[in-house]
Amino acid sequence: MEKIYKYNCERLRSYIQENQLRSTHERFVILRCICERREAFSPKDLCDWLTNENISQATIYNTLSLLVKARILQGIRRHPNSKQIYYELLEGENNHMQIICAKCGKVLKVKDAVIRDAILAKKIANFQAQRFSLYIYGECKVCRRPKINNKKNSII
Amino acid sequence: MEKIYKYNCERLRSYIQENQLRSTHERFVILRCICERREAFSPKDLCDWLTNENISQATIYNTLSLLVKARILQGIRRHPNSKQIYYELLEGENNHMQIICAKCGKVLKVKDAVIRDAILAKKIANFQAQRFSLYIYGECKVCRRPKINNKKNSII
DNA sequence: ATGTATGCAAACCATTTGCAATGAC
DNA sequence: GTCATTGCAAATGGTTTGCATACAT
Repeated sequence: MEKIYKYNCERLRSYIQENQLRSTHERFVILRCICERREAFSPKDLCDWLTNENISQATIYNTLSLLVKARILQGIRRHPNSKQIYYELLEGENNHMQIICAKCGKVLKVKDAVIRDAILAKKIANFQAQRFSLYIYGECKVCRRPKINNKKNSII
Repeated sequence: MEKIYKYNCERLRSYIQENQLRSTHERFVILRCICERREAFSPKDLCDWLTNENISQATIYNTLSLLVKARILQGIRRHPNSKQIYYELLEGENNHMQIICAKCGKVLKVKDAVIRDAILAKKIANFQAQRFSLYIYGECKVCRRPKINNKKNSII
């Protein structure tokens, strides 16, 4: 979606200006690519997507952490034990809620106001909750049916 | 606590028996060490604790994943972006709820029946929730007070 | 006796770093 | 012109692997 790029482009521009950084070609090419795909991705995915653009992986990693600092991206893991980190666009609020099939690893982002409010309302030991990441594990529709020959069992 | 070791020792023994594995000295030394410390630890921490025992790190890593499979330990990360994984004893239910100070990185395990029930009650797209990990970020008591000279700002 | 588990060191692989060259300001 | 940013390649560091040896069964 063109809209998403424009929106985040503007945010990146502001962030760069506010922090006296530089508007490089690479940064905007990377941001555009992420917004066009609009799906969670690993740094390696991004490298693959950008092979034609001749952007070094050092720059890709640098830009990713820049985009996280600018609150445009958020780093997630599909499974806490996985060594692979993924990034996704932050849209709207910064809370992060996803359900993960413990069998096939499929990930689904979800929203739930009841859960969100229950969490953010919590005040423990003078701790002020600001945002959260919630990973719910279970079994998805497909994996619950034993009919189909579903051999995949890698959680990660 | 001696009790905790005994309890988990028994669980490990059962797991080993059920899966036709072997009761090695190393596995029980490692488990005992973990139960005695009874705190979240990285594999590196464990290696340090066990230096006198002459257990190779390959064995330590193997045993850790064995203990996770046996549902005695659980892997967690203090921050999704951190590359360092930590393990902690699973006590009681398998849900995992912790609050993390975004400033100093302090971690506090918490329990909250309201939140737990809200999450486990959720049924989305035929997905059956089984367990969850919840990371709540915010600011702890100490960090909220700007009086003390608190320079620590590494999130991870 | 069998084959799982261990110890050692090397391999792996995602990520980071050092440094010279580039280019945004 | 200055200095942040890039590209390249090497380094890092947590984790895994291959293989010979040890040992639980």
